[in-house]
Amino acid sequence: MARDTAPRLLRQFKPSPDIAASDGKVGNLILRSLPRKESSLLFPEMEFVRLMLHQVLHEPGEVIRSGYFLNSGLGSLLTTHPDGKTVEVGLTGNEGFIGLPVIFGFKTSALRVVTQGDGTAYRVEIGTLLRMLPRCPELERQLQRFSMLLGMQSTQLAACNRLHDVTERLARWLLMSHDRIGGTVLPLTQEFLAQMLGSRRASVTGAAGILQRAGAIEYSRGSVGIVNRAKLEESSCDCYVAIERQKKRWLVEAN
Amino acid sequence: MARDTAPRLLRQFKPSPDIAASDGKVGNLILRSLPRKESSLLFPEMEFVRLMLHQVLHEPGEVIRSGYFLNSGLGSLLTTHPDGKTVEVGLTGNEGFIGLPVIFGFKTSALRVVTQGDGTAYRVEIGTLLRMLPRCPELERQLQRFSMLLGMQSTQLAACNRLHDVTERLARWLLMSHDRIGGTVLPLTQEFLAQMLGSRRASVTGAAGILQRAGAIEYSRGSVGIVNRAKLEESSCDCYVAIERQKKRWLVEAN
DNA sequence: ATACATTTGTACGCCTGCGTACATTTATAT
DNA sequence: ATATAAATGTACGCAGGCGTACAAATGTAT
Repeated sequence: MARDTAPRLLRQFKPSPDIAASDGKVGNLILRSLPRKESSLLFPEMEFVRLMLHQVLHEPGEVIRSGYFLNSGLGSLLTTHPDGKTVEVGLTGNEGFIGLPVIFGFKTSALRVVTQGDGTAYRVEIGTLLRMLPRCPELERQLQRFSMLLGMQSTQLAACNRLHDVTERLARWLLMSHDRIGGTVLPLTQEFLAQMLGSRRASVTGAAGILQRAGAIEYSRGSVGIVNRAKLEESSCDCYVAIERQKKRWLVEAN
Repeated sequence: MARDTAPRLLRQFKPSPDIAASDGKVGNLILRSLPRKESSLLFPEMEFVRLMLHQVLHEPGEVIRSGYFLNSGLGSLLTTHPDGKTVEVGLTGNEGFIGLPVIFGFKTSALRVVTQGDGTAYRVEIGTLLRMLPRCPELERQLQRFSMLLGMQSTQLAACNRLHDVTERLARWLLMSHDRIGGTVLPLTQEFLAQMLGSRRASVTGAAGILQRAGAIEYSRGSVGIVNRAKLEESSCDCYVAIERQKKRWLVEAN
C-alpha cells in the first residue's frame, strides 16, 4: 500500500515550553477578543509553546490533556482509518481553539490533530480550562461559536469531498492554508497533501502540475509557493468562498 | 441535467399544528431528559406539529424562525449547490434538535433541512427558545452536546464521502435511517436517495440492486424494506459503526 | 378505461482516480 | 565524496462513477 511509508511524517512530539518566547504578541483571535477581566484570569494559567511541523496534538480515542489557542501556524483535523488512510475534515489557525470536545463535557478526541507549519500557541491544561470557564463567559461563548463555525466548515468539506476533483480540492486547501500561514511559501510534501485530501500521492503530483502550469503555484521538493492567488481561486471549487462567506455572515449576525 | 426534475421532491410546506395529536407521548430524547423544572417551563411554549414527507424546515441563507425537537421521523441536513446538486452532511431523529445555529447566536441556517418519513415534532419559536435558555441550563447543555455529536457525525460523513463507494454509502444511509424511523419499510425513491448521497439516480439503482441481491433489502417503487439488517451492516462501510461507537463513548464520558 | 406522470431499469461512451510499480531527482548523513 | 534516505515524476491496467438518454413498469387522475 502506498501509505506504508506515510505515518513517519506524523511523528509524535511533546510541545516544549518556551519561556523567553512570549514576547507580548498574542496572535490568537479568541484570546485577543476577551475582556481584560477574563484574559487576566486566563493568561497566568497558560503556557506559551512552540509548535513544530507535523506535531500530533491529539490522537483519536485518547484523553485530551491540553487545549491549544494557536497564534500562528495551523492545525488539521483528520479522520484516521485502519489501513492508514487519513482525510482532513477540518482546519483551523489563529482564529480558533484545538480541543473543542472538552468544552462540551467530553474527554476524548474523535480526531487526530496535526500541526502544519511552525507556529506558536498558548497551551492550557484541560482541568484548568474547565475551572476557568464558569468565570469566563465571553471565552465560553467564543469557543461555542467557533465550534459551530468549525462544524459548518466540515459540512462544506463533506460536500466538497463528494463533488469535486483533486485539483479543485488541492487549490481550495492551499487557499485555506495560505489564509492561516504567514508568508507565501508553505512547507508541504505531496505525501502530506495526499493525506489531507484523502487521495494518492500520485494524484497530488498531477494536480500540483496542473496548478503549476496554470501559473498559480510553484512546487519544489517540500515546499509550495503561492505565486498567483487569483489564479488559485479560479482553479478552486466554490467551497472555499462558500465557507468564507458563511463565516462572515454568521460573525455579523452574532453581534 | 439529470437533477432538473428533482427539486419537485422537496416541496415547501408549512408544518401545521395538530391540537388533538399531542397524546402525552414525548419521543424526543432531549426533552425527555429534562428536569421537570425546565420541561414545565418549556412545553407550554411549544407546539406539537405533524411533519410530512419532504417538508423543508430550513433553507440555507434564510433566517431560522422555528426550532424543532423531533419525536419521530428524521431530518436531513443538506448542502445545496447552484446546479441543483445536494449532499447530505448530517442526519438526526428523535435524539436531536433542528435549528442549532441559533443556540450559538447565529440567525440563519447554512443548510437545507428536509424531513424524511412522516413524523411529529415540538416546534418552538426562536425568540421564545432564546428567552427560555437562560432558565433552562440542562436544556442548553444538552443542545450543546448534541451539536458536538452532530459535528462529529459530519466529519465522519466527510471522510465517508471521500473514501467509500455508492453501495457502501447507501447501506450506511439505510442503517442510520432505520435507526431513526420506526418500522422496517422506508418510503424512499431512488431520486431522493441520490440527492442524499450526492450521486446519480442511476448509481443508486445499481447500488440498490446489489443490496437487494445480497438479501439485505427489498426495493419496490418508492419504498425500501429492510429484510436483513445484519447483511446490510456487512455491505456498509465502517462509518456507521464508527459514528455509533463515538457517540456512545462520548455519552458515557459526559456523565 | 384511458391518459398522464412518476419511478425504475438499462445502456453507452467517457473521464477521473485508484493501486501499484519503478526510475529519477534532491537532500542529508557519514 | 559517497552512501542512504526522502521526495517527486511517470507509467500501466482497471474499476467506479459521471452525464446522458430512452424504454419499461407502475401509480394516479380524469
